[in-house]
Amino acid sequence: MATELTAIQNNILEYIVEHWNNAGMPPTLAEIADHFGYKNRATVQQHLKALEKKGYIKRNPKLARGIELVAEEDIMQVKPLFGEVAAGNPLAIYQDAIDTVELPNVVKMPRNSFLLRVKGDSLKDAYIFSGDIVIVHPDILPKDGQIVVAVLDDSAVVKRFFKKEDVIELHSENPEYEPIIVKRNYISFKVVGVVIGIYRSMETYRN
Amino acid sequence: MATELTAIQNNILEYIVEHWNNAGMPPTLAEIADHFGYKNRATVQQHLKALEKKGYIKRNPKLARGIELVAEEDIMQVKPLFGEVAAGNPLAIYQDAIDTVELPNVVKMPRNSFLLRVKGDSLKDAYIFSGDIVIVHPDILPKDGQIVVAVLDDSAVVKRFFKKEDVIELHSENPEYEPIIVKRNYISFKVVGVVIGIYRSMETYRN
DNA sequence: ACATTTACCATACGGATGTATGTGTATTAC
DNA sequence: GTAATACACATACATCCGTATGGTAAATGT
Repeated sequence: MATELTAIQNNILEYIVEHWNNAGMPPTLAEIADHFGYKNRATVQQHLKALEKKGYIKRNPKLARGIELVAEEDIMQVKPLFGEVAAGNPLAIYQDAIDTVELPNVVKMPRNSFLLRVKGDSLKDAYIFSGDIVIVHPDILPKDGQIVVAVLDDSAVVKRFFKKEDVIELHSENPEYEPIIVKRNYISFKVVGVVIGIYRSMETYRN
Repeated sequence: MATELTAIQNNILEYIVEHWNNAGMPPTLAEIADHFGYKNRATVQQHLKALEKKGYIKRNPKLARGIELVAEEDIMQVKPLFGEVAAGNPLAIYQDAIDTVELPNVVKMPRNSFLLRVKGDSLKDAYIFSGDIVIVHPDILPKDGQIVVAVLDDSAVVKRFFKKEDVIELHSENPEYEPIIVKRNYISFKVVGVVIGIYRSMETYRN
């Protein structure tokens, strides 16, 4: 049943997954044809028939956007990972993705949110461990006590956020680390986003 | 901008979210009309117009299934919670949902997967804590060492799975608890599913 | 009284969408 | 050689889908 796919069929399957992750819904035949430069939907239809025959997708006849994903693609979605952060020794957040993470499709990301991998144990008392993926939502004003990702002098930290009268304090959960205190409106400081959740995959053993 | 919704508008909005979570795509006007018994799509269209005017949805004109969710519904999805499990003292899994969980939309659930809330500290050495939500995927054959949810004599446990020659062993991570050993093909035993991930919300403080 | 809002229906139009059928070409298998 | 497969295009059709317009009824506000 697990017949091999041709290069084109593979590309189309990937596009379906990509479209589904980005737009939140499967593409139409016309959208697929557009993306690959086909002048005709019937061409796409043949490839979809092949994909269905080989068991990679299911189709709801007559229904708009009636493509359903089967197997792995239905379980995991690949999301870009934009960097690593630690609460003790700041690490970098990159403009481009440095890696990808397979998220179970139970996790739909809010628009504009992104992923960072935690390194180190400075947040272990907040039950966040090395290797965990944190989901960061920008465009949210942090409230006191929330865990935020902030950039300070070009390096990134994950800390608990507290706003005082004249300063902003970033606390580690781990008592080994001293709080970071920043003057308000300090130029090289910016809160990147609020950590709205963590995710940990169970696929492999943990060390 | 945050105008209040009428009861009907609220129902329709809820249905859109529900359909989007279940089918992986927004509903069409016809599907909404069907669900509420409307004989006409134009009725639905008026309600959608109202929802758009009040800022709860956005619409992609002329596009099939072009409804986009805004605000909270775009960030959080409500998923049913089917019970609670502990590794030490087994708890019940119910047929019906006992509660709901707001998951960030980063988490798309695999079809058929469901959520359970962990109670107790028997998995604390696996870095799973009381209150965490585990994502359980049925229809997967568990491999040695994976964390599974199993039903034994009508009560549910979360343990590490090991298949031996004649028996199946379920280990706790916490040394305080003895492993459970079950004969193969024991009638009242069944592996419900494999834990493919955990999720923890950062919305509130943790105690 | 009058206007406004909410709620539902009927009809109709144009374009989108999935599907079926046929034509043609290149590549591979035997 | 010939059959089978993969690949792309053209045409055509029924239905789906979003949209526009108009009508009816009830509730509410002024």
